[in-house]
Amino acid sequence: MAKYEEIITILRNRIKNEYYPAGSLLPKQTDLAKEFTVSRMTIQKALDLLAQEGLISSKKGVGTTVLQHSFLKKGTSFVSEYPGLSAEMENSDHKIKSVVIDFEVGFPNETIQDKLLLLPEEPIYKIVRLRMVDDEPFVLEYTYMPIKSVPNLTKKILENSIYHYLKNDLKIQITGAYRTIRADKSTPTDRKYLNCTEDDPILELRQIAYQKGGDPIEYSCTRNRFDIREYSFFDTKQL
Amino acid sequence: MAKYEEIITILRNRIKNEYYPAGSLLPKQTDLAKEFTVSRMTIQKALDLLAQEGLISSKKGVGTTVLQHSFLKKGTSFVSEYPGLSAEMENSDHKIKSVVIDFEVGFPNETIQDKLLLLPEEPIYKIVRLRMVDDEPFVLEYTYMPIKSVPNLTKKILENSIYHYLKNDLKIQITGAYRTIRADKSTPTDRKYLNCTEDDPILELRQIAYQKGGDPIEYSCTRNRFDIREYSFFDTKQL
DNA sequence: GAGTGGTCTAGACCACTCG
DNA sequence: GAGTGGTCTAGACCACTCG
Repeated sequence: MAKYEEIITILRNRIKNEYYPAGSLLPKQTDLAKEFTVSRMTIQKALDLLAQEGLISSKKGVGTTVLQHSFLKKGTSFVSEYPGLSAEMENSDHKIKSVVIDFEVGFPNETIQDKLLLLPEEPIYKIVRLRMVDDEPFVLEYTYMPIKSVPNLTKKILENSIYHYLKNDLKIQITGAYRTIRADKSTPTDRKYLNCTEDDPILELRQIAYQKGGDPIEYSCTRNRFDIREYSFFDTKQL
Repeated sequence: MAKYEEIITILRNRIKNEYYPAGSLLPKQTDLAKEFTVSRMTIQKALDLLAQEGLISSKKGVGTTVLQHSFLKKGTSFVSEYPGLSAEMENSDHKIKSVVIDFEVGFPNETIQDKLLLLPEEPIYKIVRLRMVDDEPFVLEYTYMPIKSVPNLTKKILENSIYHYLKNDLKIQITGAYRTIRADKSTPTDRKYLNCTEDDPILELRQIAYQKGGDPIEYSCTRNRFDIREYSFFDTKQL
């Protein structure tokens, strides 16, 4: 583990434990550098990343402030969501189950070729799963993955977590994803599996996930019941 | 402008112009450092930020690859959305108009106090606007801002862009925002202004925007017609 | 003017990947 | 073993903020 990563962990805990209370200034960079016996550059790398998480904000000539977020104070579920449902629920008491509705192999159509940068002859998995939380239908998930990147996929794996298989068995790291969120009317298929009515909207997330090195590894479409799912994130942009 | 910022601009252009084609390796860091006559650390800062944009990906022992994104190749509207509607549409031919439906001053209720970290006696603006694009209703926007942070707001400003006023006149920089996206059924108010039917869903974005230093400056709720709006972003997370 | 963070340098060592 | 990126250092100079 890199020094800056250890420092991040320590500072994050100090903020969460209010050892550095919200609204207060952190010690100045040179003092932090002394405390952790590292150079100032290393402190800055740690602070930069904490700022990206939305925990702190630095201002030239002033110092580094601990941000006071109502969403941190409250028990708001800060769903950063994307490692997949299993990771999200990992530390909770909820019971997750995946029902495999469809699991096929085939050639990609034009859309999939385009999203996953495949040739028409490069076969893919087509997976449809219904993810259940505490035996209640939660989301309907359509997943497309190139066979060349994800060998030996089994129904067993699909019933648990694809992400665990990618990470732990195939040693594939996912570095980012391009995501699109929209609202939609429900289709008959949605209503059948998600147990919703005709005038219930659907919250849809489409994503292309990329592995380290840049190859797309997954294109998926997640259809959520509108009343039990929302997406939250902290966005740092200079405007 | 910092050196690393200039380098980012140059490299980004080279990638977009396919001087560095998708899938190819960038020159190694030491070569880039020579070319721009900077230290390797400065090159790394530039590359880090380009990786955050989703343009490149570095791998130890290998090099830095230009990612091939289908969403970059296509004319997909990469709506990074948050500077507000005006900024988003700035370089397009569309005609933006804001109709001020309501513009009031009052004390914050508990929700707003909580989101904007205000006392019950600290007055706020309550603004409801209908944003039109090419004379078609587009989104219905509810905005709450503390008066102490945003003095002298006028109807005139609301008819144009709040963000421009914050940035150019008040010199307030927005450094980040906490966002939540969900789907909802339409309300009578939605239907009245957005011209949608009862079974049309609504795509809702709620956000708390923070200014430099960490004070919340805006809480807003944006109700979008489901058929003309979606939110897209590139998310870099190590999983 | 004193104090802060932002940027930058010129090196160093290491871990990883590949043939 | 050769080549790559990741981390880290110990300094330096500057811009900004505040009283």
